[in-house]
Amino acid sequence: MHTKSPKWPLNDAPRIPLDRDKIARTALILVDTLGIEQLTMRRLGAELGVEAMALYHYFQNKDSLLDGILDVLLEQMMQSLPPGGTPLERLRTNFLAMRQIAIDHPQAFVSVVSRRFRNRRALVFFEGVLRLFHAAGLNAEQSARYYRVLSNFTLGGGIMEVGSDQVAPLSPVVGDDGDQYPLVRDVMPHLHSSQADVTFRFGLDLILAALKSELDSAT
Amino acid sequence: MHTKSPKWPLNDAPRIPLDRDKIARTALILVDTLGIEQLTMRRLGAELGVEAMALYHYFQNKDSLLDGILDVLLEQMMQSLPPGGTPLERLRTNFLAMRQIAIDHPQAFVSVVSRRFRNRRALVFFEGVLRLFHAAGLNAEQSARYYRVLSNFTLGGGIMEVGSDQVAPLSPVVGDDGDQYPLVRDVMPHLHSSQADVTFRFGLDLILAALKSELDSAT
DNA sequence: ACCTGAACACCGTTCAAGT
DNA sequence: ACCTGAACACCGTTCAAGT
Repeated sequence: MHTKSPKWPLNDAPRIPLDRDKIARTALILVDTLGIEQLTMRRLGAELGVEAMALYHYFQNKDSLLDGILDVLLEQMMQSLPPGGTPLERLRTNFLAMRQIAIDHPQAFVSVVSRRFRNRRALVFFEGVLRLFHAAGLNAEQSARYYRVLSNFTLGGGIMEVGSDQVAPLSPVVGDDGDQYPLVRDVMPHLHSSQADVTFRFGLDLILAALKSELDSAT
Repeated sequence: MHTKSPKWPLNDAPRIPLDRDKIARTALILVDTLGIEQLTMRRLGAELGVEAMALYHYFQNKDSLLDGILDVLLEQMMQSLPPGGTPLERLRTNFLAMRQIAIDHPQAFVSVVSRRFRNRRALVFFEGVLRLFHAAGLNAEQSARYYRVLSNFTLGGGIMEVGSDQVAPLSPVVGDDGDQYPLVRDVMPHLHSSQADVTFRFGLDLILAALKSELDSAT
């Protein structure tokens, strides 16, 4: 059966009409595969089989397209959340899911996650997390405090150590410096990305333990 | 006394010959005042009273200019470190200084700090911090772990909450949503930037306390 | 050695125009 | 409503040329 198709985009996806979600998802793929600096309106348009200018019917400008990518990441994260568990367990799961997004989309994570959360989905996510703090027994002030500590740690970790293979300042300048930095040399093996996830869980549980002990001491 | 000066740059600084440091410092000012997207080679050149192409004698490309900005920030941070104190106190001071850079240069911090530390100054800083861990009694594995947790938290906090006035997802979408997000509403007052620094210190001390108790339990 | 001018291959975005 | 073509005002970067 030979389909009589007029114009096909460059990729092999069938030509379905554009929409914000489709555009944002394609943009995410582009960022993940080629890096943020390769995401241009023209290239994204080409990928979708359309001129760059067509995208401006769906997004006001490139900046709001980036917000769209953030939205896709948030959706993906919330869909990955399993149900069940105590509030503290679910909190842990929430931030592990955030971490997983960083692992799955290192390029996009770095370039998109430092934007302000300004859309409805972010609000829903935020309210959901706060419900867990509330269910765990924290008041508003405590919730704000631990939300910040946890998200700063999680997002910071995602930005700093995922993708880019390490803080690792050794190799590029080691040539002339030799053994001037013995402690750096000794610590380097423990900073391999293979250990990053263990460290993340360590830090996460450290913070959650503090939260728990703050709750217990208040009883 | 009327100085006979041939060509002056746009700003009022006297015309001294260029060098990497001068260029990077001017770039930092540009980023701080106008934002990273306004830092262009052409504009930076103009600010220095020179054509954009002249900058390529000092920096290979724009990317290495950004590394130069990071270098300036690192230098500033290290100069601000007071001497004295126990290893743990000095560790605290170190990360507070990092935090202070985020506060002093919010724009630059966000756009520059997620780069890999690849120069000598970063190595010196890193070795210095590791010396503190070592002096406190941590082994290489522990040092790596706590270095990561502390720097992820510090850098994450700097990126997420400094400058941009908050995670604050409420106002932009509150119009149609009204009271659908009661917990967000209650928590918002506690997320004002005025509280950010208190929260940072809270998290920092939380992590340092865990470090201390790990040390004590090993005795 | 240090800087310039012209040029190349791009950008994001606008606008009027097409269907 | 959805998309295109041409145009505007920019980019980073190269290269040969000036001093």
